[in-house]
Amino acid sequence: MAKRTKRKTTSAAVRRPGAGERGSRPYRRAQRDRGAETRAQLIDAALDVFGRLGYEGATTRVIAKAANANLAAIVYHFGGKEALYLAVAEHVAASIAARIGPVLAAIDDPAIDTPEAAQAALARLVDTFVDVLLGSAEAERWARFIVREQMQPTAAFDIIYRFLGGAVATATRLVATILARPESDEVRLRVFTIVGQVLVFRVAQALVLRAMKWRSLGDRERAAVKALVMENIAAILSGAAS
Amino acid sequence: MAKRTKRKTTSAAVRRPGAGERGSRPYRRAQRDRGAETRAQLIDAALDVFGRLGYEGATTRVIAKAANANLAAIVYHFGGKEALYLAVAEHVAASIAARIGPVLAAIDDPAIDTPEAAQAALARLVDTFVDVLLGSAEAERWARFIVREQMQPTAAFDIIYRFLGGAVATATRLVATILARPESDEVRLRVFTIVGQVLVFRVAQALVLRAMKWRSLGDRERAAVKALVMENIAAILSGAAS
DNA sequence: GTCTATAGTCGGATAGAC
DNA sequence: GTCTATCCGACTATAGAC
Repeated sequence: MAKRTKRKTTSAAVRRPGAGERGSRPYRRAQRDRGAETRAQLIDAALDVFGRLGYEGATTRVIAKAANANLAAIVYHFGGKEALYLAVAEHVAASIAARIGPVLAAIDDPAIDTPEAAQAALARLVDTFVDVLLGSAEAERWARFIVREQMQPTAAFDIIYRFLGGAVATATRLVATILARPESDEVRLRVFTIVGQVLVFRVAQALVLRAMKWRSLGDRERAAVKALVMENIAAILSGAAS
Repeated sequence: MAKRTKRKTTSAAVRRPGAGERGSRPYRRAQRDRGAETRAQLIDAALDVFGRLGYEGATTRVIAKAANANLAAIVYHFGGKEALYLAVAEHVAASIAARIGPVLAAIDDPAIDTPEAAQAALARLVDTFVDVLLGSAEAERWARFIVREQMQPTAAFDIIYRFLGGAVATATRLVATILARPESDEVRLRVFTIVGQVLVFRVAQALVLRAMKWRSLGDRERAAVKALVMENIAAILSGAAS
């Protein structure tokens, strides 16, 4: 992954000292939290810059500047550019899990075993999915980062897959319950076609906005997308059930 | 767009001399076509490298090496890195148009005015779309380049939109005919949800392959995707018609 | 038309002061 | 924990031989 550097580095070794190593010297609160703040700002800035320019296109100088941090802070807190990239992947996975995780957990309830209950649960999941993927300002940056990883996977994809894979598995169980048939490749494929109907509005956004003459994907546009996708899903699943 | 260079350059000025300027000196055939060959190889290599690394991440050295050409040839043939990028966009648009254009042209036939005829035409279009997007080895590189432009549009997006916009317009006419209703935002949105069902297998390919335990998107997998998407479309459009 | 050599700039990483 | 100064490799673009 590292291309321009031939020198041996400590690479992924995160050298941030644990809290216990700080010694017994008293710190004022603002002072004590500065490290954590810098770390968070670096991850935030890195998500943006890596997402826009890719791993190689991004420069640690730009990231540091955007984070209002010093260039050397990246090495200090993460160990280097590559380790920062992986930390961003962890952050993205955790952020999305925080938003969708609760809904997924509620859906994994074994009490959801009838097609009707499953259908309602799927509606909630799609609703959340649309809001998270198309609604939040952060989602744009998450999506850029993830799509890059999908088309050109690196070690960071494993980190992201830990969450995405679980989400797909849960959705597959749900669709299988709705169709009253065992999980299968066909059911899994159907899940992907549902995901695709939402994803297209993120991934082909420039095309969509121009063709629809929309200025942005605001509340109204998102509601239209949501209604249509829900309608499509109902048609697909009732068609497939028969 | 150019970030690292402060100096004024001739930029997009394509300095390639026209055929007439070649003078009266006789050239052997192999000699005379070398320029065109180099140009084609540069575009081909640039499509790959730009797609993988993005505009800024890509380096003219890597492109020149991959094209088996000299570094200076990029400046000679295209005028610089940015002009090469735009030339790649032209090439991508032309390549896709060459594959899908004939089908689109056949569909623009005013004789297709009944829902039945339109349905058959849509089936042909989807079939072609799946084959081009998921089937060809080149499509992977086209998709990488286009998706990058979608999420971070540059001047190259205008070039690509000239084709994509037309394709969307044709598909919208077709779906409107199937539904026996005028073209509208709703119809256009429906077109995008159809596109998304195919696109997801390109854009989230890493996730799909891992979740399906597929090694690659070969003939068999593509046939499964095609069958499912066709089925979904039939369900969606018959559901929407009622 | 293609090549080598080179100028000028910017990249990631580090050392050491504070 | 943060900062400045610095190393040195790699980048784009150019000039000029062939």
